[in-house]
Amino acid sequence: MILSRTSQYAVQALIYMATQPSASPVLNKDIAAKLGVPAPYLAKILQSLAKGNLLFSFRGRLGGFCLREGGDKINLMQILLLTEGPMFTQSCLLGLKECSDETACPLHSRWIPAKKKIMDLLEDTTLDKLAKAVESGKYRLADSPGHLFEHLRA
Amino acid sequence: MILSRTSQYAVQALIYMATQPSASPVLNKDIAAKLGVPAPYLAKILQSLAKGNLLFSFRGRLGGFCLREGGDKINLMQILLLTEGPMFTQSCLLGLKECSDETACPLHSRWIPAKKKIMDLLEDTTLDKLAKAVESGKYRLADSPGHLFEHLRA
DNA sequence: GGATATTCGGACAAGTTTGTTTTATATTGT
DNA sequence: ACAATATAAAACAAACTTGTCCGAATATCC
Repeated sequence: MILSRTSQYAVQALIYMATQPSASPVLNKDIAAKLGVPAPYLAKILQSLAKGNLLFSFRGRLGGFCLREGGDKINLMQILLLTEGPMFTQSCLLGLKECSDETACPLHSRWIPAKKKIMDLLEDTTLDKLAKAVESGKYRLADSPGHLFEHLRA
Repeated sequence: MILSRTSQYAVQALIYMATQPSASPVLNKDIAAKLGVPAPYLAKILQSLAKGNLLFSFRGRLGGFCLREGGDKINLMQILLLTEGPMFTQSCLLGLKECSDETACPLHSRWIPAKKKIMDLLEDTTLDKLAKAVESGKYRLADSPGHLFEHLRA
């Protein structure tokens, strides 16, 4: 698995938030329901994103979470550096602690180009681009589509 | 992290085996010492690779593990399918169970090319190529170089 | 056959990730 | 002030990964 569940939830949640009007805070409860993920666990993830300065959080009535910057300013790499940790970018495929151009594992020279492609993708992909894709209706954020349309129940 | 520790140990061990003469079985104990990994844990991994038909195993005196085929016939994908499980090739970055070309997550179209690059790399990289790289002396399999030269102690 | 060396297999233990529960704290509306 | 609603934080629990240990089976050598 490339990403931890924590990272997957974080990205899903932030994409969903980018599709919502930015004026009013989004409730953790609502995000969890839409994505079909455990609400208390998601809350912890959002709290850590708030500590990492990616989100604002407001307590009390009318509280909730807001993107700290516009969805065009936040890319996937920023999110994953928080959820996967700062070692995320400097990992060796074989797990060696020291694997640079000078002293490398035998996979190093083959792995570097593939890794660069992934890093470029993560840097280039902003929340706005992903939110637009979801809003187009062609793509979806969660597995059971039922959750995504519950807001039409009224 | 891209690969589990189990996968990393498995790849390291098989590369090491490919550098050894294929006539006599290689001891789990020796591999673990060379790589600096816990021997009983490595033994379980090697046993599962034997069940997956990648290795032969022999018990008793003069026992040990052998590559079932030549190092030029075994690529990294075959190993990882055993250690990471068959879902390894069909994973969605966001963790959706259903994420194909028809019904996809918003990252799908961007992720597919990067993933293909990784998959091609894993299919193309055989144990022989990696073993030659290690034998050239320019690359290394384990973190503390001390372990790699213990066989010169006599 | 007996001693020795090795994998096999399962049970066990520690650590990490994932998920739950509970309590505290802050904010708003009445 | 009080009730309602939300995040904050910490303790707890379950599941998975990683690592350890030990007895049994198997093969070789003497």
